[in-house]
Amino acid sequence: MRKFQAPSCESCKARLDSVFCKLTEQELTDLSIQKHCNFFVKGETIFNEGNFPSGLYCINNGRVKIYQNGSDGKEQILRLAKEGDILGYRALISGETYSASASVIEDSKVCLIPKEVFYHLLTSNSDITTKVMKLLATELRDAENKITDLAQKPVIERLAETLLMLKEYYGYNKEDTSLNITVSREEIANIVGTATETAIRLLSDMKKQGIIDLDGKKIKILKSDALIKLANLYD
Amino acid sequence: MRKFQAPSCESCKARLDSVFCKLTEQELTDLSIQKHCNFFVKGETIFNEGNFPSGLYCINNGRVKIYQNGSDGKEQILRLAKEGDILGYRALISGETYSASASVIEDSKVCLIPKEVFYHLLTSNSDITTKVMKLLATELRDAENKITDLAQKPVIERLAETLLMLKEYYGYNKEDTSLNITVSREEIANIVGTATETAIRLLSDMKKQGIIDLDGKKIKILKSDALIKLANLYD
DNA sequence: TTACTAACATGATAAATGTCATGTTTTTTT
DNA sequence: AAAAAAACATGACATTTATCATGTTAGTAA
Repeated sequence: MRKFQAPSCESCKARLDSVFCKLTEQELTDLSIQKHCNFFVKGETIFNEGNFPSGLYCINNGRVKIYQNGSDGKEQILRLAKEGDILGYRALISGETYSASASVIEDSKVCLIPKEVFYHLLTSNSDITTKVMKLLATELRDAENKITDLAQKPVIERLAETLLMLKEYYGYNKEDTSLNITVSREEIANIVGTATETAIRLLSDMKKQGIIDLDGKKIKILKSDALIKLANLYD
Repeated sequence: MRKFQAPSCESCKARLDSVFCKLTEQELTDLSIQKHCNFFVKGETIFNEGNFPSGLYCINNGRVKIYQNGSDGKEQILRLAKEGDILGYRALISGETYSASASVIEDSKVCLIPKEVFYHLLTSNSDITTKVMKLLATELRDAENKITDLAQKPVIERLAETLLMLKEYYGYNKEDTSLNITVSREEIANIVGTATETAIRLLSDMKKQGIIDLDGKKIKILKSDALIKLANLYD
């Protein structure tokens, strides 16, 4: 176990826009006592597909990828997460094993709320129940949209959409318009659902066209409007 | 409006394995009074992507496809439904418009439960809440598995998987092993996520190999084991 | 029945994308 | 710093899949 400052739920900044934003004082102190916090170095795994969940993960800070390993071992990234997001609740609710794995793409502090505590909150606090249901509903919508995209859109459109998503979700540097997240080309390919080489090639093309700039892992969005056009959104 | 026998919830056979299987007598009679039932002829639409939901649809009998229209107008079938299934609850829960459309692929009786009635049930009956949450969780898992399939598996594997799913979900005739559902080749393609011609071609191939038999719309599964192998499941 | 339309089928071809090979650059480890 | 490993890049090519064209069959309406 690494040394680090374990955060308390009471002072957790991430909590304010999480499903736990409306807990009572009592619920909050209970939660703070019962949760455990762990530090994960970039690349480490939080949980693995196929295992039974021991609790609910809650990201205090950092960034996480949620992915499946396809039948040929290739990783498919299903979605990304950041501070305030909860992980593993789908498996807890359906009473199944995890249907996906989660790894940290940046050093992160992630708390584990024992499953009994989560189940108890679900029955005792209707606001949590509502928020979790809405979360499931939103993720289902997103997943279904992604299905249609994957089935119908060419790689370049999905890549453009992915870049816009990264900009939107993790933010960007206002000065040089570079994305506020570093992901490898392989990871970009695994979000888009294509071969790494294809992703690299299309990114290079975009750079040649002046739509983006690439400097190592740093990706600058030069022309958002061109990306939106490429992504073929809104039609 | 067509003439037909409007079913009552009390006598609804589909209810027994639906989310409404554990209602109290009172809840059941209330529901029966407040719901409306409509008859849909094959091809008719129950609701459309982008519209605000007026209530929860509940299939008394028949079969339904849930799909999105991609940016080029091509239909992507997200999932199928049958008697006892509920539709449109995702939009009701997230408070958004429908993210998909639903049309009937066989003459069907579908009831509409006004949204207030559904919302009231959700707050008053915790069993319903739990069941709806589990439903969302299961559909999310299925959708995410489909994402990985679409991103990584070739068309033939997805087609084999689709045939097995149709057999499993809608059943088959024990005598001649023909699927208990008729879907057009185009619809199969729209489930698989491929061009209609590609689906037709691969089905013809499977027929030549003696894995299935095709007689117009009738599809017979001759070798399930060969399909399972083709689908590349379990590895 | 005939005419018409939609669905099915198949060939020819093009386009998109994946795979393999190889070299370079960057990052990490020793 | 040197060595090793991982990530990035790009060409050549193979494969998969879509598209277009055209014909047949089956189902539906006149």
